[in-house]
Amino acid sequence: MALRTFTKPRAAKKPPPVRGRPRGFDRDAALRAAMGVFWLRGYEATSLSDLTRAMGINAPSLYAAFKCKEALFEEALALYQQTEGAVPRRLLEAAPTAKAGFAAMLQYHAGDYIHPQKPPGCMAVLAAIVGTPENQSVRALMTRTRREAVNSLAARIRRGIVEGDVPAGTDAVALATFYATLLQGMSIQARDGATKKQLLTTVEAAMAAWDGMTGKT
Amino acid sequence: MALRTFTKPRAAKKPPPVRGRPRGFDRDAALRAAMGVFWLRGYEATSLSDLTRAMGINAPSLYAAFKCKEALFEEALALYQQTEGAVPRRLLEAAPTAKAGFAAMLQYHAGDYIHPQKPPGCMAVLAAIVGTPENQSVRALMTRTRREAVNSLAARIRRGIVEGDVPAGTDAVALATFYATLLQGMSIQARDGATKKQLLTTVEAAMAAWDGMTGKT
DNA sequence: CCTTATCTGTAGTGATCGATACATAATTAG
DNA sequence: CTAATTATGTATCGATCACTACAGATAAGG
Repeated sequence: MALRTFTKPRAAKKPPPVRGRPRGFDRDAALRAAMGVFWLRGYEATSLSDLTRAMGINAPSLYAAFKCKEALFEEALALYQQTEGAVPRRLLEAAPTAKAGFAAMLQYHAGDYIHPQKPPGCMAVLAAIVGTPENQSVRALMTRTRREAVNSLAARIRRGIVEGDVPAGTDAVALATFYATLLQGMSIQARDGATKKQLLTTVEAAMAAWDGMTGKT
Repeated sequence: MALRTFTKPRAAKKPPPVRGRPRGFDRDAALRAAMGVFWLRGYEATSLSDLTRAMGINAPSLYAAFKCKEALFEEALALYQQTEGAVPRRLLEAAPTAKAGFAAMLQYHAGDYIHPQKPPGCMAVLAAIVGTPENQSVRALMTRTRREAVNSLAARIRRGIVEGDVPAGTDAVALATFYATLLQGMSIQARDGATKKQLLTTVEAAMAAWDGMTGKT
């Protein structure tokens, strides 16, 4: 995954309020640190102690700057989409054909999901799949995010139909769902210790299904 | 998933120890209840209160019968494999060809993952993907379980090679990993509210890759 | 200066976590 | 019967959970 629909270039950094004691830490850096912990451990397993330790601040500063744990997670997920999703999004869009775009995007994820400097797999897939009823809203946010990712993939296929590199009559949503499903499985494979070679082989198998699924009703 | 390698027919029910006060509840029924909660909420998000409530017993009875939360989960996962895995295992093995076996098994999961009377998706995939360092052993157990599932799938492909319905030179592990990855993604799709029709379409797409991947090095 | 406003560190809040101490109940062995 | 053994219900255990009350610190406005 890690493919989102963000178009707004994130409104220019507004000047901090003039009154009162200035914040003593870098909010963006703290958010990046929080993102890393949520990505690694997931939402529920990440405690406030984990967050404050990683962000280098105390609990009251966290709550003053980010409202609560769930709001912090929402911001962290948005940051994840903007940063980690940028490259695969560009690969998908910039390729001359939809098929080439999917292949490039999938191959990138195969390497990125096991990047030695990052938690394995996709945060938007792994951070909150199951959990307590109290945190159902977080899982709903994740589901919405994944649905938007499928929509982005489907839009690229429809573009391919318009541009003529994908046969008319192709079920764009079905094909997009297939590849999204595979990417979600690859995130679990990454957590299970899969190698880049193994993930690339799985991508190759998935791309072998492209021609068989295009042109169908 | 839900495909395991269990061969031992589970040693015959040994008579309970003769000494002491007899257990006041059905251990198997309690284990089934625990399995349901773990399946729905995952390991970490299931509290002892959730378990004792679902099992109809108090905490000391749970600990006397199952040792601790993690040991209970291990038993629940084993029960899951034996019960929920039985049908897809039979479908995979009984089919005349490996390809037909995979298709039947995948189609069964497409329906079973969204069975209205069960938690969506596969317990062995969803119950413990991320979490705290303290529970790393539980995630390791899940990883081992998923690896065994891949091995079962690969064994069926190798049998197909021996029996002549799969081209020699097929990379059985690579092909098995591809379909296991897809099944893992389907579990997440099931949690996201996918319909049986959508899952079957994804299965159809995956089966379109079979001929393209068989016979390759 | 004084007032107002915001941030920060200390030190908690009540709730819940997994797991148990302990007394009592219920059974068999002798 | 008594002794031994195991199970059960009550009532916790210390640790941690997400979160906050409060006072002092640090800024701008006047």
